[in-house]
Amino acid sequence: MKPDPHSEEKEVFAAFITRRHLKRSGQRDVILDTFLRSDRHVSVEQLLQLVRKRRADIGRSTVYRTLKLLQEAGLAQELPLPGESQFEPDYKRQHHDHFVCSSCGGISEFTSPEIERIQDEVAARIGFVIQGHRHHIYGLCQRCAARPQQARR
Amino acid sequence: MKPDPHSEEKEVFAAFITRRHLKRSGQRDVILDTFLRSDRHVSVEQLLQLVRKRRADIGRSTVYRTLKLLQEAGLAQELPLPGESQFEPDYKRQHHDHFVCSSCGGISEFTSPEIERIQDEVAARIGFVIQGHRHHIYGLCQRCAARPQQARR
DNA sequence: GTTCCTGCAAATCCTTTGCAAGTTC
DNA sequence: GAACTTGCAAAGGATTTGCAGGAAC
Repeated sequence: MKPDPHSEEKEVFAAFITRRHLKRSGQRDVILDTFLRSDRHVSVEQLLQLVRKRRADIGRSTVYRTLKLLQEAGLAQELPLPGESQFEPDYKRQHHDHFVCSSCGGISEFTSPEIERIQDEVAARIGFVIQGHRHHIYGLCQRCAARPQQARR
Repeated sequence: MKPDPHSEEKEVFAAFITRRHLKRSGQRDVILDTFLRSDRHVSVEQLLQLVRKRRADIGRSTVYRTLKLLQEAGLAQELPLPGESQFEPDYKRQHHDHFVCSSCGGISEFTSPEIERIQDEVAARIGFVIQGHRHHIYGLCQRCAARPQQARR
């Protein structure tokens, strides 16, 4: 049997739980595992559906509450989008930016050490202490751009 | 008396109104003018308060509706933030990015032609058609970083 | 046994919408 | 006068919270 590719994140979460004098629970385990296995970007609703495939009795509030803990533990990052927020795993991930297709809603990522370098320089110049960043480029992905006349959402 | 520094935006809006067979109104004039004079970034609530100083009878819905029109006219851009969105004037503004202080909530901007260039390159490579972008860097502004022990919101 | 968690329902916050009355063209 | 706007109140959708029962320590 394969080693768990997310054991490191799980240890981080366990340590966080201990540090904060919180308690483990079956629900939190399932939510964290599902979140880590999910395809990079999920809304609360999507995550809830995925989680319920494994444990149908998990409530929506628990997903919200767990996601909040994961953010505090440094394991998840919120991407505020008009309408509903999305969340993505955030542990030891390298700097990356997002292309958001305004037609199909798809998100793809790209990385740029250069952009990161520039950010750091500018921040240093104005004495700003960077904690995180969100870079969203809106437009049409290749596929949607190819069929321009079709209705877009 | 000084010339209106925002006459160009106002003409753009007038043309938009005509093109769409909409109608002018005192409320829209006040909201647009207030928005353009505002300090770069306002939430709906802030804008509503500013607007009401000039005409106390303007309703919240009208601000929402007008802001939507301004976006369609290319005069305003929405910045989705956790909680409530902010809006900023967007007419002929050069590419810019935002530093958002997570302590005091202040936003400052910076521009980087280099970042813009990189974005364009990557987009071209994957066939993505850029329509807009939002770049937010979260952290502590110089002032807030200087008093680290104080409670942060 | 105490403290923390959970699901549910109710509450809240931000935003949109239906509608009758008022404006603009 | 027809078509568009407005403010209000109600409706919506996402997220949070109060609470009684259940689980973890």
